[in-house]
Amino acid sequence: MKTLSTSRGKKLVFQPAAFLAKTGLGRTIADLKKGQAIFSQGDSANAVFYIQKGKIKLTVLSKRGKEATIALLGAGNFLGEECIAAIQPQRMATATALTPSTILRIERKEMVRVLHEEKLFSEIFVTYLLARNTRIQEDLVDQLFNSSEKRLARALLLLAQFGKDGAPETVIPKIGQETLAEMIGTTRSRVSFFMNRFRKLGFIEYNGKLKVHSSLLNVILHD
Amino acid sequence: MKTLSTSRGKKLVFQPAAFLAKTGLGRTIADLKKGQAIFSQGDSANAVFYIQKGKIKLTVLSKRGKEATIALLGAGNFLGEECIAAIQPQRMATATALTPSTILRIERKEMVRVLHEEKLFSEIFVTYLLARNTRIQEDLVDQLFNSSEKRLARALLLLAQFGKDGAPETVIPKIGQETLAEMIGTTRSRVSFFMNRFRKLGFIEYNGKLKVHSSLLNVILHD
DNA sequence: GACCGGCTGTTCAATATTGAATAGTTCGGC
DNA sequence: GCCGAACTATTCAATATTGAACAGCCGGTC
Repeated sequence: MKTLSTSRGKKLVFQPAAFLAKTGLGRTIADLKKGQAIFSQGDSANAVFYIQKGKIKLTVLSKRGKEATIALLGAGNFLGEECIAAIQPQRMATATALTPSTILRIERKEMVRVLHEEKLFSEIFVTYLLARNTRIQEDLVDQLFNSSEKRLARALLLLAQFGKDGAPETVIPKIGQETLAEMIGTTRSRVSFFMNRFRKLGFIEYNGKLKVHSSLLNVILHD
Repeated sequence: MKTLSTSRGKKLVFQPAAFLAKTGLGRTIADLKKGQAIFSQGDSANAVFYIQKGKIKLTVLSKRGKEATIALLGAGNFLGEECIAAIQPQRMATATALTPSTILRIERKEMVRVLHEEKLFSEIFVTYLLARNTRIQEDLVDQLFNSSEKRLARALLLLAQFGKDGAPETVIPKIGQETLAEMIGTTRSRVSFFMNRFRKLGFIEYNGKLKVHSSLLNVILHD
């Protein structure tokens, strides 16, 4: 049961090992409605979460009321893991369910205990952290290098893969321009502008639902 | 010897545990001159490094020849740790010594072994990864929210702390405008412009060497 | 069907940012 | 002291981005 596959070196998925699948001392399972909050920025933090089903959005609020979306996390990801090491743990972001979701709540002490006692779990967790690290770093590099047009293209392409493995042209569940803007660090009007541009160029389809073609890659690759 | 202090919840420093301080099977110590490369983006990766002394710069090269600096790492940090988990490990960034440095090279296999067999080390490493994660995430949020003026101010303030603990007004060793520009994702001319602005406002001193006053905080906090 | 709320398309002036060019400065070696 | 290399200051037109406003569109509900 130590299945630990890394598709394209990025997205990490594994069958939750036995110790994570079961509820018990210090672990409970919760079902979330769409839009429901798991924790909010500033809350004191004493539990880690593991996403079993659904998609979770992580957002940060700036001093001036702006919102930024730092990550969309799907099944197989952890959530709020920073509290494991911190002395006086505070949530640095707000976690909200984007779709109906099932999460496993693991109390901090329990998490520490399992990390100590279960070698396999510890190994998996380190692997997870490394993958997460790389992903955030890629996002940072993207911000440092690319214009908002390219960042939007990249975000859409990543969303299209989100949860899938094979299909190169995927329908994206439902994501507002506002959220997209928060993800790539720009304004909604800019997102609207580029979305229409992409549509006119035939890179995406975009009536009720959103469909991303692989030709959108051109935006990123060109020049 | 499990000292593991977290100053201000951000910077992580610990006395390298015994297993890291010694060279031996799969571990060697190297001394680096200023400017010397440790590895380059694209190299195949089969070792992790641990910085014992000095400062290391991590940079990424974009397709269009731009360079971005993702991190400055000091003593107590790891380097190139992504290769531990990856299937076909490639260095994603270039690591260069910014000052004369001493690093410990740990072969990947050895790193995996130690992580398996030494609970304490594994614990320390997880803590390290979590701290690193938070820091990168903060950098990302900074990019998403702030103008280049604020990003520069933040970068300078962080540099001023870099390695220190108490002193609120510190002299910064030596850092070119080019590097600063690469760190915050803007152009050198912009950095020059803001540096002079900060100087005129009395937030920094800036003749031969660079001195950051705590009043620079105003730039970040205001509005 | 009328109303509403939430999303989207579009416009526009005010700013911010780029990128390249030019000139000045500092520093170390010779 | 002279030279060159590397860094810094400054300018400027061309672009990109913001922020706010306004109108249209859709889906649901009463």
